[in-house]
Amino acid sequence: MTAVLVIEDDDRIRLALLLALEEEGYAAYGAATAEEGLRRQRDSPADHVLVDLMLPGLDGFECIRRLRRDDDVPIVVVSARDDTHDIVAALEAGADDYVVKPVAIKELSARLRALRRRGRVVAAAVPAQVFGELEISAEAGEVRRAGRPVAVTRTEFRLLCELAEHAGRVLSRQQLLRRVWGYETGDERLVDVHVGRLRQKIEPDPGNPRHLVTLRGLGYKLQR
Amino acid sequence: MTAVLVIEDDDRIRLALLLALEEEGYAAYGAATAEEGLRRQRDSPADHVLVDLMLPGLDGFECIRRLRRDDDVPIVVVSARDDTHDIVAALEAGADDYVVKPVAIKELSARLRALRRRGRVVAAAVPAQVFGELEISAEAGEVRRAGRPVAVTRTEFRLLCELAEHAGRVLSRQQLLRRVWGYETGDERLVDVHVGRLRQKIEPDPGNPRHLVTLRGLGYKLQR
DNA sequence: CGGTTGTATGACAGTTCCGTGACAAAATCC
DNA sequence: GGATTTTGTCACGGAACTGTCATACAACCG
Repeated sequence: MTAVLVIEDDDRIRLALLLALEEEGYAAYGAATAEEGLRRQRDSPADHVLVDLMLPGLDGFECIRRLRRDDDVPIVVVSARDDTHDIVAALEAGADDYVVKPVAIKELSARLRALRRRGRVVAAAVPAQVFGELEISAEAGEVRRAGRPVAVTRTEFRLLCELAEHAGRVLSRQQLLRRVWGYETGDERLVDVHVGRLRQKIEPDPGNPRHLVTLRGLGYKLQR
Repeated sequence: MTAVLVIEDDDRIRLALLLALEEEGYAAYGAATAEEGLRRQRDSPADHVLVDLMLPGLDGFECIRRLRRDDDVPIVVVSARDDTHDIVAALEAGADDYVVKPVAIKELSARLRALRRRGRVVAAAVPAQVFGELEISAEAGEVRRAGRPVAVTRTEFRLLCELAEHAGRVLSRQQLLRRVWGYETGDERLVDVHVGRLRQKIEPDPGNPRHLVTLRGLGYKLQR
């Protein structure tokens, strides 16, 4: 169950939001002040936080900054003010989205889903990734196993980076052909061959791969 | 330099957006149709894509779906229509944000920054559906029982996903044949066999299934 | 309770899918 | 320009998977 914390001082709006969110299948709970919201989020973190900008005491911007300091939780501002300065300031403070009241609950729900999806995306520009005794440094263009450099070719390296970028997720041979080779179509066996060669270099026992595994009928994935 | 692709058929709006984005320090370039945009993104991927919904030929929704199929690039819809249905549909199709024209360039820029920041969050946890001690992760192409990976075949996996997608509801053998195998008609015993094999793997006591249960005369369902 | 219908399961053969070694073309190095 | 490395193609063998069938079992019904 996805939990949502709503920080909003207006009782009626807060309650309406909570009800609507519960209707959508979220576990929703509220806080009337920034201080209370921060405390609740610290004690039992929600998966999303909705926050109003105009709050008594600590204002919404400061609330966002403090939430963001502790946490990567997706923050959505729900504000009555449709003003570029507010929007920019809120996003700069660390919010992920900004919607204007009154907001359709379906839209809000869709935006929360989009944020969750986005949150899963692994960044391309991670300096070095570690998979057990395997290290991949995209910037240095280098692969190490147990601290020792491994000589991989350019194609193998690109393939490995592509898999590392989506670590834990299956990539089909088609996707790999497109992303690594730029082929729109082509012989999928090509992928097999390069995966095989890569395994010879990075897996201690290439016959029983531990990181670069095959998912029969689906494709390959790199796992920790 | 951050590159942005703008897919928008109205020349004046597109040029205005491109100029404004360049002013903000982006490398911006445009496409007047979805087809052209998809091609450009495939040939030389941008870091962000802005897309209008009303495009000649292939419409914006389809364009989003195709972009998303190949790529994790952040997609922002820039549309003249402020309509909940459009917003929800666009986000469901795979967009990450939706802004209404006319849009302040500062806001757009702030939203792009927010998306980049969000994208950097490394997601260790691949999302999974949970049924008691059973976990199903479509992205990882993996099924776990009590935390331990279970090897299932592609057909079994598809079958399980289909049942999970309609968790708690009965699916008839006909429906499963159609959805999992794509058969319009066929021997319903086939479903039994695969359900049986799946039970051997995911149920602690396959003789007394707790999650993947039979509803005599109706079909099968997956329950928590 | 016996008949009927619906479901579970083991065996099996045909098929699909994957890993690998060999080899030639292409690229790179020196 | 020749040697070396890298890349892509091919073919083969083996492993894994799929669908069919037969049989046994369980649930339902009058």
